[in-house]
Amino acid sequence: MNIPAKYSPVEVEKKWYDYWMKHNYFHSEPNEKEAYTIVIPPPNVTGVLHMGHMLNNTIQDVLIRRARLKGYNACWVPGTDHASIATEAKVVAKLKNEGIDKADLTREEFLAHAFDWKNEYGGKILEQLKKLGASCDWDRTKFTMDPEMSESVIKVFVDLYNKGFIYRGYRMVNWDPEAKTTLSDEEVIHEERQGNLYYLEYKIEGSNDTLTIATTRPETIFGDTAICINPNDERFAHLKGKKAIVPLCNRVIPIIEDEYVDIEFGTGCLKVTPAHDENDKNLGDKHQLEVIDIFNDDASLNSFGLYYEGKDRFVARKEVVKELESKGVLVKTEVHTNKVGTSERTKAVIEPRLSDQWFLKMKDLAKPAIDAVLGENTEINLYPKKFENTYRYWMENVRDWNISRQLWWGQQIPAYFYGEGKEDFVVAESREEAVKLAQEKTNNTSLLVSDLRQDEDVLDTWFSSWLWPMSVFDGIRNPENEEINYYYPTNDLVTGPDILFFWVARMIIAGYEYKGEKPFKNVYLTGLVRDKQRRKMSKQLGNSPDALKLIEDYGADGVRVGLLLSSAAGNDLMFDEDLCQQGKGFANKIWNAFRLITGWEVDATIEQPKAAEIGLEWYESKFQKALDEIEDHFSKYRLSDALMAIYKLIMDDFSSWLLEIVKPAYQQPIDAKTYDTVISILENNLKVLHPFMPFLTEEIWHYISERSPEEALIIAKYPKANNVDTAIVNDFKVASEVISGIRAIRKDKNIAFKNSIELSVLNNEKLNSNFDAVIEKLGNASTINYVDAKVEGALSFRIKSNEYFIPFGENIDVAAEKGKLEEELKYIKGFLISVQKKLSNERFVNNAPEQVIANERKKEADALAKIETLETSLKSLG
RNA sequence: GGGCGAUUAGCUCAGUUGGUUCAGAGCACCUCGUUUACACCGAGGGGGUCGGGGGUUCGAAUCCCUCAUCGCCCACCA
Repeated sequence: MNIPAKYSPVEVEKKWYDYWMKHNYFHSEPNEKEAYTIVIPPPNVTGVLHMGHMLNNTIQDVLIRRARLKGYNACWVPGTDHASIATEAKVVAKLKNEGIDKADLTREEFLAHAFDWKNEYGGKILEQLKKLGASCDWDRTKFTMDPEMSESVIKVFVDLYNKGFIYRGYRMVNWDPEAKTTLSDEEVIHEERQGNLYYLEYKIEGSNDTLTIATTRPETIFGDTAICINPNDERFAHLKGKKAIVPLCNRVIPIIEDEYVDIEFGTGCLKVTPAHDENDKNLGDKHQLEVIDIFNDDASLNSFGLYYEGKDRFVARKEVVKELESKGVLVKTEVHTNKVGTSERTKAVIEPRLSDQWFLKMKDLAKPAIDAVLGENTEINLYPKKFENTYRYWMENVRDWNISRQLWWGQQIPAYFYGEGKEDFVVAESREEAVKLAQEKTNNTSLLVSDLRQDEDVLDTWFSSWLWPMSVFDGIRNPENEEINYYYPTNDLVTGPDILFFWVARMIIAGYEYKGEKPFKNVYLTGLVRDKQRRKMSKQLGNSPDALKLIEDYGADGVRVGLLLSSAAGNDLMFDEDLCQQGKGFANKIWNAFRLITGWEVDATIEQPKAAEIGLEWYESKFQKALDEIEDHFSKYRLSDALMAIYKLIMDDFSSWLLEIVKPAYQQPIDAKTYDTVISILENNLKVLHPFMPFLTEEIWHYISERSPEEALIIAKYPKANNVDTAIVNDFKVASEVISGIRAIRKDKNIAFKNSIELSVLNNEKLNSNFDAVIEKLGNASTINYVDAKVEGALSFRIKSNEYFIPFGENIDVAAEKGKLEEELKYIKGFLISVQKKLSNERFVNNAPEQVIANERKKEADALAKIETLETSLKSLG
């Protein structure tokens, strides 16, 4: 067999991904095995792979591959999200580039363009995931606007409406003037911005009095319909019952009284603009004020803005301020920072706006979802746990969800109007159904389908993705079908904490409402990927590496390892390409270890050397110990710790120790028993490593021997857990320290490895000699003598109370040797003092548990013994 | 404004109920080394009064208080 000297990921990775696809290993069908399911957080259909996706999907792939090896029927469902606002914005921009204005298109024409776009560019990201090694069941790929997925969404809307959870309301909502749609509260990001507080002087009708009010939004004076003062405020007592005149538009408005006004803030008096502020709206309702909306849907002023009509709100603000100033209305301006709501998608400043929208009542629906995560019998675990607090706060204060969006890309709301009245509509899954309902409702059998006008709006994207874990298995339309019953609830959900409310919480709500059960057992919340300077990765900064380029440079395995090595759950990941380099180096290391082994010539007639025999025995235990640790880390979703445990197992225990122990002398053959055992050990290593480095491991797996498709590593059996022989692990630890001691002396005294040494042991600890053969081999010791007394004129080192001697009389620098011993003696004496101090403290002896005291006494005894050996050694040096 | 979390070696982070895995890991760093698997290497080594201050305790990285800095979430004060 010809094995390349260097591991080259590019061809290897393509080869094995194709192989896995060809043999359908990723595909899952319900069977008698236990299911292990993950649904992907569907990326935007027009998205491209970025570092966040890489991290996220690597974690999912590790989990799913591990489950597959452990014998579960592993199913990872991929798909994409239609992402209505983001995608519609992209399509609108693209059309604009081609000289087409969305406003000139019919809904059908626009959707045709959008689907063209989706078919051309959509799902690119899924192809990129394949490069990463993602073992998704591609046959199950879903898109949130697939006909059956949309059908599920509509069905749920109708159902929730019929149950009374969905209502239509004229409310103050968040208006995104750029996307020209409303947003849910969760889609609004509050940002601190520096602005001004403008003090404006209003005249009082029929008097020379004036009134100064403070506002951050002077352009909204056109919408003022009252001035509000606090009834307890003496300063304004004389104004009660009077009217004020709005500057510029000269509208006469009442002065109302309400304790809502904070006497301390600003001037203690407030202008009321019910159309453009939630609080003002409440005041307006309370005092029956007129509502004047002064904006168009792009947040330019309408005719109420007089000669500012058509100007953008921010432009108008500047100009209004200028005019007010010139007219002496502006008394003063103060710098003022306040929180401004911005659109999560478009970054536009949100305009509070009154309009008819659809809402979902959340309070009752949320109840089971609160208990599931925080109740006594926790059904869903969040990792890390700290997010439970955040979850609790949001859920307990959840507000009604605005689910309608003024867009075309998405599921159109199945509400059908038959008249002009606000209540003249019915909600139904189809037009035909709607007609029937409308006829019943109106008692008018002559009503026709053509008389119905469907609501123009679509549903919030999250109103479709909250069904994802069910709808991908058709669990909404056919709630008792075989697939949903088999795969649901899913096992793990891997996503970012930024969509904890948008998505995770709502999936839990939907799960309990429609399946009566949790949608997943564990939620792994990853951190954000940042750069070395802790900055978020973003397109604008240009600090985000090209994901595909990284895979090309370091191999998918290298990148996966790099990403996982330093990413504890929930912690942000400070990404550095050096990490990928480490991953690539690790791959190379394994490759070379394999090359070493495979290069050995096997001779069935030789006997197994002692060193190899005990070495292999030790490794088996060490491997088991590592297996336990890895299991424990996985159970706590500490993937980077699990990977690190494997890294150290292979790097240190396997490569540095075991292979050096069993390695035959140069150009000598190896015995068959050792060889076979090493191969089986290597295979177990590969199995444990496979979830993290699928390509490299599969490659080596097939180099080791010819394997049929049924024997591929991806579907192999995970190593069984056995008992750990702690004694042998501890014995080896001492042996390795002895070897290190020898190496240290060799280095210090410039004794080349090829020159063998003689080792003498003063075995005060009564250690067994099981590992002597190993010490001889790795220390290149010709013999190991057990002696009863100190060896004169020798270099020495100590492990516990054992003393080891390397006689090299003529080469010894006595003075230096003495210095070293004295140093060691000084340290151990200091240590002894601290221990004895503790033991002479009565309160310690009386209060500490026996075990602790016994330990301290042992420490004391060990130290005394060691001091004695050191002192005699010093004497012997003269 | 309210809440949550963090602060341990140059960097990224472990450290379960206070006491033998208690001061750790990986990387980086330093020294030496081409002993034929691997320089994408090997062997050896240095490095932290656990953010500051106070308290509880025989004993504190770990529990309590306080201050400082950073991060995140939530919130309608013009």
